[in-house]
Amino acid sequence: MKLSAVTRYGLRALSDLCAHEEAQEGKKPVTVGDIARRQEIPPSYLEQLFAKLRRGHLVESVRGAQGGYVLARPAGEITVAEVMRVLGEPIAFGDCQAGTGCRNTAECATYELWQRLKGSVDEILESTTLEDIAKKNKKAPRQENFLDS
Amino acid sequence: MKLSAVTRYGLRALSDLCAHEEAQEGKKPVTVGDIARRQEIPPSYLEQLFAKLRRGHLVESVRGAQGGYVLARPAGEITVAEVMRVLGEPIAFGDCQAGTGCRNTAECATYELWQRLKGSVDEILESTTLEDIAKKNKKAPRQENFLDS
DNA sequence: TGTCATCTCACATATTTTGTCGGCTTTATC
DNA sequence: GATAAAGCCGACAAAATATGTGAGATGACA
Repeated sequence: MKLSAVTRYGLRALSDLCAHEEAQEGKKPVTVGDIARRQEIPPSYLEQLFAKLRRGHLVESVRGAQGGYVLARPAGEITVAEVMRVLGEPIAFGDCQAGTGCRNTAECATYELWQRLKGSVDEILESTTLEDIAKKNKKAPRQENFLDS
Repeated sequence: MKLSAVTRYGLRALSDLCAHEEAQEGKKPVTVGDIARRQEIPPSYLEQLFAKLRRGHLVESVRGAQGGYVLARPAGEITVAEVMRVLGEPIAFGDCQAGTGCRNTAECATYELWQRLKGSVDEILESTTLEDIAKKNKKAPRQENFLDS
Protein backbone atom coordinates (compact mmCIF):
# COMPACT_ATOMS: atom_id res chain seq x y z
CA MET A 1 0.00 0.00 0.00
CA LYS A 2 1.78 3.06 -1.22
CA LEU A 3 0.85 6.24 -2.97
CA SER A 4 1.86 6.67 -6.58
CA ALA A 5 4.56 9.08 -7.63
CA VAL A 6 1.91 11.16 -9.34
CA THR A 7 0.32 11.97 -6.02
CA ARG A 8 3.57 12.47 -4.15
CA TYR A 9 4.95 14.71 -6.89
CA GLY A 10 1.66 16.48 -7.37
CA LEU A 11 1.26 17.44 -3.76
CA ARG A 12 4.82 18.66 -3.46
CA ALA A 13 4.44 20.60 -6.68
CA LEU A 14 1.23 22.29 -5.59
CA SER A 15 2.72 23.12 -2.26
CA ASP A 16 5.71 24.63 -4.03
CA LEU A 17 3.43 26.58 -6.35
CA CYS A 18 1.45 27.85 -3.42
CA ALA A 19 4.58 28.98 -1.65
CA HIS A 20 6.02 30.80 -4.65
CA GLU A 21 3.16 32.34 -6.59
CA GLU A 22 2.82 35.25 -4.20
CA ALA A 23 6.39 35.46 -3.14
CA GLN A 24 6.91 38.41 -5.49
CA GLU A 25 4.21 41.08 -5.84
CA GLY A 26 0.69 39.80 -6.39
CA LYS A 27 0.01 36.49 -8.07
CA LYS A 28 2.74 35.70 -10.51
CA PRO A 29 2.61 32.50 -12.53
CA VAL A 30 5.22 29.89 -11.71
CA THR A 31 6.73 27.75 -14.44
CA VAL A 32 6.83 23.99 -14.48
CA GLY A 33 10.57 24.23 -15.02
CA ASP A 34 11.14 26.12 -11.78
CA ILE A 35 9.03 23.76 -9.73
CA ALA A 36 10.69 20.76 -11.31
CA ARG A 37 14.12 22.12 -10.45
CA ARG A 38 13.28 22.98 -6.86
CA GLN A 39 11.42 19.76 -6.19
CA GLU A 40 13.70 17.51 -8.23
CA ILE A 41 10.95 16.10 -10.37
CA PRO A 42 11.44 15.18 -14.07
CA PRO A 43 10.15 18.27 -15.95
CA SER A 44 8.35 16.44 -18.74
CA TYR A 45 6.65 14.23 -16.22
CA LEU A 46 5.59 17.19 -14.15
CA GLU A 47 4.13 18.82 -17.22
CA GLN A 48 1.73 15.95 -17.76
CA LEU A 49 0.79 16.17 -14.17
CA PHE A 50 -0.09 19.85 -14.42
CA ALA A 51 -2.24 19.08 -17.43
CA LYS A 52 -4.32 16.88 -15.16
CA LEU A 53 -4.47 19.51 -12.47
CA ARG A 54 -5.64 22.06 -15.01
CA ARG A 55 -8.32 19.79 -16.42
CA GLY A 56 -9.44 19.24 -12.84
CA HIS A 57 -9.68 23.01 -12.33
CA LEU A 58 -7.21 23.10 -9.47
CA VAL A 59 -4.78 25.35 -11.32
CA GLU A 60 -5.05 27.82 -14.18
CA SER A 61 -2.47 28.20 -16.89
CA VAL A 62 -1.02 31.37 -18.34
CA ARG A 63 0.32 30.62 -21.78
CA GLY A 64 3.12 32.31 -23.64
CA ALA A 65 6.35 33.84 -22.42
CA GLN A 66 6.44 34.69 -18.70
CA GLY A 67 3.55 32.29 -18.32
CA GLY A 68 3.15 29.43 -15.94
CA TYR A 69 0.59 28.16 -13.50
CA VAL A 70 -1.44 29.72 -10.71
CA LEU A 71 -3.73 28.11 -8.17
CA ALA A 72 -7.33 28.35 -9.32
CA ARG A 73 -8.59 28.92 -5.79
CA PRO A 74 -7.13 29.99 -2.45
CA ALA A 75 -4.86 27.30 -1.06
CA GLY A 76 -6.96 27.11 2.08
CA GLU A 77 -9.93 25.91 0.06
CA ILE A 78 -8.20 23.08 -1.79
CA THR A 79 -8.13 19.85 0.16
CA VAL A 80 -5.63 17.06 -0.27
CA ALA A 81 -8.52 14.71 -0.95
CA GLU A 82 -9.55 16.85 -3.89
CA VAL A 83 -6.04 16.84 -5.31
CA MET A 84 -5.93 13.07 -5.12
CA ARG A 85 -9.28 12.72 -6.83
CA VAL A 86 -8.11 14.94 -9.66
CA LEU A 87 -4.85 13.06 -10.01
CA GLY A 88 -6.75 9.79 -10.10
CA GLU A 89 -5.24 8.34 -6.96
CA PRO A 90 -7.68 5.72 -5.70
CA ILE A 91 -8.21 5.55 -1.98
CA ALA A 92 -9.23 1.94 -1.85
CA PHE A 93 -8.21 -0.81 0.48
CA GLY A 94 -10.48 -3.57 -0.79
CA ASP A 95 -11.93 -4.25 -4.21
CA CYS A 96 -15.25 -3.05 -2.91
CA GLN A 97 -13.86 0.47 -2.59
CA ALA A 98 -12.19 0.58 -5.96
CA GLY A 99 -14.84 0.32 -8.65
CA THR A 100 -13.57 -3.08 -9.76
CA GLY A 101 -15.83 -6.00 -8.94
CA CYS A 102 -16.68 -7.43 -5.52
CA ARG A 103 -20.03 -6.13 -4.44
CA ASN A 104 -20.08 -8.89 -1.89
CA THR A 105 -20.29 -6.66 1.16
CA ALA A 106 -22.50 -8.86 3.28
CA GLU A 107 -20.25 -11.90 3.36
CA CYS A 108 -16.78 -10.50 2.89
CA ALA A 109 -14.88 -10.90 6.13
CA THR A 110 -12.68 -7.92 5.53
CA TYR A 111 -15.31 -5.48 4.34
CA GLU A 112 -15.77 -3.70 7.64
CA LEU A 113 -12.05 -3.37 8.19
CA TRP A 114 -11.58 -1.71 4.82
CA GLN A 115 -14.43 0.66 5.58
CA ARG A 116 -12.96 1.69 8.89
CA LEU A 117 -9.57 2.31 7.32
CA LYS A 118 -10.94 4.34 4.46
CA GLY A 119 -13.08 6.39 6.79
CA SER A 120 -10.14 7.22 8.95
CA VAL A 121 -7.91 8.18 6.04
CA ASP A 122 -10.60 10.18 4.28
CA GLU A 123 -11.21 12.22 7.37
CA ILE A 124 -7.61 13.41 7.39
CA LEU A 125 -7.44 13.99 3.66
CA GLU A 126 -10.64 16.00 3.57
CA SER A 127 -9.60 18.21 6.44
CA THR A 128 -6.09 19.04 5.26
CA THR A 129 -5.64 21.84 2.77
CA LEU A 130 -2.79 22.90 0.54
CA GLU A 131 -2.28 25.84 2.81
CA ASP A 132 -1.62 23.54 5.74
CA ILE A 133 1.03 21.73 3.76
CA ALA A 134 2.57 24.79 2.18
CA LYS A 135 3.21 26.53 5.47
CA LYS A 136 6.24 24.43 5.95
CA ASN A 137 7.59 25.43 2.56
CA LYS A 138 6.97 29.12 3.09
CA LYS A 139 8.72 29.60 6.36
CA ALA A 140 11.30 26.84 6.20
CA PRO A 141 11.29 26.81 9.99
CA ARG A 142 13.72 23.95 10.38
CA GLN A 143 12.07 22.73 13.54
CA GLU A 144 13.42 19.62 15.15
CA ASN A 145 10.32 18.39 16.92
CA PHE A 146 9.53 15.46 14.67
CA LEU A 147 8.63 11.93 15.54
CA ASP A 148 11.15 9.50 14.22
CA SER A 149 9.49 6.40 12.91
CA MET B 1 -3.21 3.71 -3.01
CA LYS B 2 -4.50 0.19 -2.91
CA LEU B 3 -3.58 -2.99 -1.14
CA SER B 4 -2.02 -5.80 -3.14
CA ALA B 5 -3.86 -9.00 -3.90
CA VAL B 6 -1.44 -10.81 -1.62
CA THR B 7 -2.77 -8.95 1.37
CA ARG B 8 -6.40 -9.11 0.36
CA TYR B 9 -6.16 -12.83 -0.37
CA GLY B 10 -4.04 -13.49 2.68
CA LEU B 11 -6.41 -11.89 5.10
CA ARG B 12 -9.42 -13.63 3.64
CA ALA B 13 -7.56 -16.93 3.67
CA LEU B 14 -6.48 -16.59 7.29
CA SER B 15 -9.95 -15.62 8.29
CA ASP B 16 -11.28 -18.68 6.51
CA LEU B 17 -8.66 -20.87 8.15
CA CYS B 18 -9.58 -19.47 11.52
CA ALA B 19 -13.24 -20.14 10.94
CA HIS B 20 -12.73 -23.73 9.80
CA GLU B 21 -9.87 -25.21 11.74
CA GLU B 22 -11.97 -25.84 14.81
CA ALA B 23 -15.24 -26.41 13.07
CA GLN B 24 -14.78 -30.14 13.52
CA GLU B 25 -13.36 -31.58 16.74
CA GLY B 26 -10.21 -29.91 18.03
CA LYS B 27 -7.75 -28.29 15.69
CA LYS B 28 -7.84 -29.96 12.37
CA PRO B 29 -5.55 -28.80 9.58
CA VAL B 30 -7.23 -27.12 6.65
CA THR B 31 -5.91 -27.61 3.13
CA VAL B 32 -4.96 -24.87 0.73
CA GLY B 33 -7.30 -26.44 -1.80
CA ASP B 34 -10.34 -26.06 0.44
CA ILE B 35 -9.59 -22.46 1.26
CA ALA B 36 -8.90 -21.66 -2.36
CA ARG B 37 -12.23 -23.12 -3.38
CA ARG B 38 -14.25 -21.35 -0.72
CA GLN B 39 -12.53 -18.01 -1.21
CA GLU B 40 -12.17 -18.25 -4.97
CA ILE B 41 -8.43 -17.72 -4.98
CA PRO B 42 -6.10 -19.45 -7.50
CA PRO B 43 -4.79 -22.49 -5.57
CA SER B 44 -1.19 -22.32 -6.71
CA TYR B 45 -1.08 -18.66 -5.89
CA LEU B 46 -2.51 -19.27 -2.46
CA GLU B 47 0.10 -21.93 -1.87
CA GLN B 48 2.93 -19.43 -2.28
CA LEU B 49 1.12 -17.15 0.05
CA PHE B 50 0.94 -19.77 2.78
CA ALA B 51 4.64 -20.41 2.37
CA LYS B 52 5.20 -16.80 3.38
CA LEU B 53 2.81 -17.10 6.28
CA ARG B 54 4.62 -20.18 7.48
CA ARG B 55 8.04 -18.59 7.25
CA GLY B 56 6.59 -15.68 9.22
CA HIS B 57 5.39 -18.11 11.91
CA LEU B 58 1.77 -17.15 11.61
CA VAL B 59 0.70 -20.64 10.58
CA GLU B 60 2.10 -24.12 10.99
CA SER B 61 2.02 -26.77 8.33
CA VAL B 62 1.09 -30.43 8.66
CA ARG B 63 2.59 -32.32 5.78
CA GLY B 64 1.37 -35.44 4.07
CA ALA B 65 -2.08 -36.85 3.61
CA GLN B 66 -4.76 -35.28 5.81
CA GLY B 67 -2.35 -32.41 6.27
CA GLY B 68 -2.88 -28.75 5.82
CA TYR B 69 -2.37 -25.58 7.79
CA VAL B 70 -3.22 -24.47 11.31
CA LEU B 71 -2.89 -21.08 12.96
CA ALA B 72 0.34 -20.93 14.96
CA ARG B 73 -1.29 -18.86 17.70
CA PRO B 74 -4.81 -18.03 18.86
CA ALA B 75 -6.60 -15.84 16.33
CA GLY B 76 -7.16 -13.20 18.98
CA GLU B 77 -3.41 -12.69 19.30
CA ILE B 78 -2.64 -12.19 15.62
CA THR B 79 -3.11 -8.63 14.46
CA VAL B 80 -3.82 -7.55 10.94
CA ALA B 81 -0.71 -5.39 11.10
CA GLU B 82 1.38 -8.47 11.78
CA VAL B 83 -0.13 -10.32 8.85
CA MET B 84 0.69 -7.43 6.55
CA ARG B 85 4.26 -7.25 7.77
CA VAL B 86 4.73 -10.95 7.12
CA LEU B 87 3.18 -10.69 3.67
CA GLY B 88 5.46 -7.80 2.86
CA GLU B 89 2.74 -5.23 2.38
CA PRO B 90 4.33 -1.84 2.95
CA ILE B 91 2.28 0.68 4.87
CA ALA B 92 3.90 3.73 3.42
CA PHE B 93 2.42 6.92 2.09
CA GLY B 94 5.62 8.82 1.39
CA ASP B 95 9.08 7.63 0.43
CA CYS B 96 10.21 8.46 3.94
CA GLN B 97 8.03 5.66 5.27
CA ALA B 98 9.07 3.07 2.75
CA GLY B 99 12.75 2.37 3.15
CA THR B 100 13.57 3.86 -0.23
CA GLY B 101 15.43 7.13 -0.13
CA CYS B 102 14.19 10.51 1.07
CA ARG B 103 15.42 11.14 4.56
CA ASN B 104 14.55 14.76 4.05
CA THR B 105 12.05 14.98 6.87
CA ALA B 106 12.80 18.51 7.98
CA GLU B 107 12.05 20.22 4.68
CA CYS B 108 9.56 17.93 3.00
CA ALA B 109 6.21 19.69 2.88
CA THR B 110 4.23 16.48 2.98
CA TYR B 111 6.16 14.69 5.71
CA GLU B 112 3.79 15.52 8.54
CA LEU B 113 0.74 14.58 6.50
CA TRP B 114 2.19 11.17 5.71
CA GLN B 115 2.99 10.66 9.37
CA ARG B 116 -0.51 11.49 10.48
CA LEU B 117 -2.02 9.15 7.91
CA LYS B 118 0.25 6.27 8.79
CA GLY B 119 -0.36 6.78 12.48
CA SER B 120 -4.07 6.65 11.99
CA VAL B 121 -3.95 3.55 9.81
CA ASP B 122 -1.48 1.74 12.03
CA GLU B 123 -3.68 2.26 15.04
CA ILE B 124 -6.51 0.39 13.39
CA LEU B 125 -4.32 -2.36 11.97
CA GLU B 126 -2.58 -3.01 15.28
CA SER B 127 -5.83 -3.19 17.21
CA THR B 128 -7.70 -5.52 14.87
CA THR B 129 -7.11 -9.25 15.17
CA LEU B 130 -7.92 -12.20 12.98
CA GLU B 131 -10.59 -13.15 15.45
CA ASP B 132 -12.36 -9.86 14.89
CA ILE B 133 -12.39 -10.47 11.17
CA ALA B 134 -13.25 -14.14 11.34
CA LYS B 135 -16.37 -13.61 13.42
CA LYS B 136 -18.21 -12.58 10.35
CA ASN B 137 -17.18 -15.76 8.58
CA LYS B 138 -18.16 -17.99 11.46
CA LYS B 139 -21.68 -16.79 12.00
CA ALA B 140 -22.57 -15.53 8.53
CA PRO B 141 -25.05 -13.14 10.10
CA ARG B 142 -26.17 -11.52 6.88
CA GLN B 143 -26.77 -8.17 8.50
CA GLU B 144 -27.89 -5.30 6.33
CA ASN B 145 -26.63 -2.38 8.37
CA PHE B 146 -23.71 -1.32 6.21
CA LEU B 147 -22.68 2.06 5.04
CA ASP B 148 -22.78 2.33 1.29
CA SER B 149 -19.86 4.34 0.03
C1' DT C 1 3.10 -48.67 -2.12
C1' DG C 2 -0.03 -45.21 -3.52
C1' DT C 3 -2.25 -41.02 -2.70
C1' DC C 4 -2.73 -36.70 -0.62
C1' DA C 5 -0.77 -32.56 0.36
C1' DT C 6 2.92 -29.44 1.37
C1' DC C 7 7.39 -27.46 -0.44
C1' DT C 8 10.41 -25.16 -3.72
C1' DC C 9 11.65 -22.53 -7.41
C1' DA C 10 11.70 -21.01 -11.80
C1' DC C 11 9.17 -19.02 -15.29
C1' DA C 12 5.24 -16.56 -17.70
C1' DT C 13 1.99 -12.90 -18.25
C1' DA C 14 -0.13 -8.72 -17.58
C1' DT C 15 -0.76 -4.34 -15.92
C1' DT C 16 0.60 -0.14 -14.14
C1' DT C 17 3.79 3.24 -13.30
C1' DT C 18 7.03 6.16 -14.58
C1' DG C 19 9.27 8.75 -17.83
C1' DT C 20 10.68 10.61 -22.69
C1' DC C 21 10.25 12.90 -27.12
C1' DG C 22 8.89 15.76 -30.93
C1' DG C 23 6.26 19.02 -32.64
C1' DC C 24 2.52 22.43 -32.02
C1' DT C 25 0.25 26.81 -30.20
C1' DT C 26 0.15 30.98 -27.57
C1' DT C 27 2.04 35.35 -25.92
C1' DA C 28 5.37 38.83 -23.87
C1' DT C 29 9.10 41.36 -25.16
C1' DC C 30 12.55 43.39 -28.13
C1' DG D 1 7.31 41.41 -37.00
C1' DA D 2 10.77 38.16 -35.12
C1' DT D 3 12.22 35.68 -31.37
C1' DA D 4 12.14 33.13 -27.43
C1' DA D 5 9.60 31.52 -23.41
C1' DA D 6 6.31 28.79 -22.02
C1' DG D 7 2.19 25.77 -22.03
C1' DC D 8 -0.26 21.92 -24.88
C1' DC D 9 -0.81 17.38 -26.91
C1' DG D 10 -0.27 12.62 -28.16
C1' DA D 11 2.29 8.78 -28.90
C1' DC D 12 5.63 5.93 -27.39
C1' DA D 13 9.40 3.56 -24.36
C1' DA D 14 11.19 1.61 -20.30
C1' DA D 15 10.88 -0.27 -15.93
C1' DA D 16 8.83 -2.11 -12.10
C1' DT D 17 5.46 -4.76 -9.88
C1' DA D 18 1.73 -7.68 -9.45
C1' DT D 19 -0.30 -11.72 -10.57
C1' DG D 20 -0.45 -16.33 -11.83
C1' DT D 21 1.31 -21.21 -13.62
C1' DG D 22 3.88 -25.65 -13.74
C1' DA D 23 6.77 -29.39 -12.76
C1' DG D 24 8.85 -31.94 -9.76
C1' DA D 25 10.49 -33.17 -4.92
C1' DT D 26 9.50 -34.35 -0.17
C1' DG D 27 7.00 -36.16 3.56
C1' DA D 28 3.08 -38.68 5.99
C1' DC D 29 -0.66 -41.56 6.44
C1' DA D 30 -3.28 -45.68 5.17
